[in-house]
Amino acid sequence: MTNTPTKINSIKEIAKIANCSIATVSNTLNNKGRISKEVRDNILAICKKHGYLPNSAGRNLRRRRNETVGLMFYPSSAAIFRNVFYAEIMEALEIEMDAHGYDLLLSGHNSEYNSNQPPRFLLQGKADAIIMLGRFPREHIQGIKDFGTPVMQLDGYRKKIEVDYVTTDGFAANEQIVDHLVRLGHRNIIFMAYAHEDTNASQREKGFFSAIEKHQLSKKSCISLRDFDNTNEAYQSLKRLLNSKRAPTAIIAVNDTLAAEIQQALQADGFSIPADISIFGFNDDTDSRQANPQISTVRINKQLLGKVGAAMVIKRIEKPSTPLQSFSLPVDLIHRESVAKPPR
Amino acid sequence: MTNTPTKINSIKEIAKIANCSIATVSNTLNNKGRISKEVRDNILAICKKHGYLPNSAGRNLRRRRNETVGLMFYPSSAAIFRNVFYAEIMEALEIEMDAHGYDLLLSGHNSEYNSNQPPRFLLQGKADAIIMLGRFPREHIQGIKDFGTPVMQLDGYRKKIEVDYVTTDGFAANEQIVDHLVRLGHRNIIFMAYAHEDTNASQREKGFFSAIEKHQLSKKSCISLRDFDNTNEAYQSLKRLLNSKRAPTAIIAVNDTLAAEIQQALQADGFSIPADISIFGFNDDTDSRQANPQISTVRINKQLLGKVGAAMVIKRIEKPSTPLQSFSLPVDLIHRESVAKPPR
DNA sequence: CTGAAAGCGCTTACAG
DNA sequence: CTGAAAGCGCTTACAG
Repeated sequence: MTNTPTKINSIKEIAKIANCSIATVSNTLNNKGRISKEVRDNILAICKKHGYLPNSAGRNLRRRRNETVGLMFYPSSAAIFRNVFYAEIMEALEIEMDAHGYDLLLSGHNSEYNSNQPPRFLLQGKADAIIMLGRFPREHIQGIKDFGTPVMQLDGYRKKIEVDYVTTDGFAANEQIVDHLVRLGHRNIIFMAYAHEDTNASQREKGFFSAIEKHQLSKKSCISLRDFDNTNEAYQSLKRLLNSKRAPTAIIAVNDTLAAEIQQALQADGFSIPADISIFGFNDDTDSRQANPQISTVRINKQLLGKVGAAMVIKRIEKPSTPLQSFSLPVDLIHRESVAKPPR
Repeated sequence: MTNTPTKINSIKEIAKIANCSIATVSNTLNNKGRISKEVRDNILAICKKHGYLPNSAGRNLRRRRNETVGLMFYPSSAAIFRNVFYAEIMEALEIEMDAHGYDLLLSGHNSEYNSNQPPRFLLQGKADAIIMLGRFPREHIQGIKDFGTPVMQLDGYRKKIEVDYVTTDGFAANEQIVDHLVRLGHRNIIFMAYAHEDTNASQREKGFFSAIEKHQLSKKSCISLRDFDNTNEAYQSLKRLLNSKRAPTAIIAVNDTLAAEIQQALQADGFSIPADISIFGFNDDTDSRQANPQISTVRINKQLLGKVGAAMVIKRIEKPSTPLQSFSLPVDLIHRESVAKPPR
């Protein structure tokens, strides 16, 4: 390896070596003021040689900014990472933030017990903003927002809370799924989602109905089934429908887990997928890939989600007057074996 | 909710309200010097009322400490969190660090490409120490250590690199497993682990041999099978052994994943578990619980791992002269249906 | 028991 | 183009 030069940890030492003032070093490093090329190149070379980067505590104190953003999970990091989906978003976010010189602080804040209390590090002024990853109870979001720190919701959204957010376009996704199913000949299509409040699900429901209307399908046959809280109830509800005259030939599930469970239950009951019924999932999780047959689903661009989220929160920090920001990422349909023409 | 009092963000404002000097406020908050109870109570009440906590940039600059520790993953956070095991350790760690006023900074450092370069935030002096979670190539550990920042390995260990670490006691675990199997009557017991370098596996192997010796079992029958890099090779190797005179009646696998895969392969070949062969796993992962029959395994106390890790790294930060620290956590055997007496 | 002052490492008007 | 000086919010000897 190369001989590591002495470690330098203050601008003063650099100034001494470069034989100039600390102001000139600072200006050079921050691309400010007019510095002669000669002096500038010399300073840069010295900093590089010694691996010098301005001390963050000094710089932050003066600039009243931390280049650090808090990352919160709900209800806990372990719970959210059971879904690798979120770990991947976190990683994309982290890479993007790092590229802009920002770091991510984990929130050890246990949201379960202190719902609307900001985490300690916020009170200490350690973070310039908070990113809330996934779905949170609204009072938690409101609590942080009320504290005065910029808040961004990543892959989550709640009406009437004015914070920046980026989600995926579930509305368009469901429209496209219906379009696809109609093209295959389906006329009795249903959407299935858990009953509990969930803005993502609501958006997708709206997209579903919008497409149903566009294709002038019967609103009696094409319904949104949301009278259940768990898979068991979901299947009971579905079964009632299957025994009626308006039996669906295609199901759009709110996520891959539900899709996979419904598929299994149907198969156990003697239905053949996709010959009897087509099934669509959402998320491109392992659930849809491991199912047999593999389930068609919707892929979310996690890298892009992280990138856009990072850009949004940095913008908010560096230009606080920016009007409320929000973005809905386009998604991709993944076609697999769980979808076919309806039975004749 | 209560009327939130005006937000205060400097010790000066507190001093003004309390009608004393900032030195007195600081001393009170830090439990230093002699302050009259009266003044002290007043200051504390004011701070509490306004939710005041000393600004971390100011305090850190002065104390030359950050109350922040970097957390690194290898090869990436997404990769490591596929094993929920690590998310749980991270959470336990986070809670414990927070309880001591420390925060965790995610390392966006992509270890894959800059093996021995410290992450940017270290150069900026943002972190007081680095925790490396899981297994890392030794040059990565050495690279960070050489930079001069305290390093701790959590659930990992490499010989000849002098850093603090906490691991689980795989040696004792394997001793106990062998004890248990011998008690059931097994005499032909083998240990199976992947060939690649892995200190955890080596420790467990040593525990295995130690117990074999203690029980005076044949070293020809009780061997460590490590001539494979994947499950397929593992099973080929095992099969050769099963066809020999020294066929094992019990297998101790290096982890639950391998145990589950071996069990499936054996069953596919007509073996009955545990009637023909007993199997032990390690980690208490979902793999062992979802297997049929459920596989006996070893549970690691993740909360304790996080707690001990936090204590160690904080000690190192606050008292750098502390001699090298290391600790091996005791583990618990989880008995399930994959283990029984050997066939007669 | 309390406070005035120095200084941690920076950035930023400002003067020259 | 360059530098001297102020000040960000703290803590810590030190004086009284």
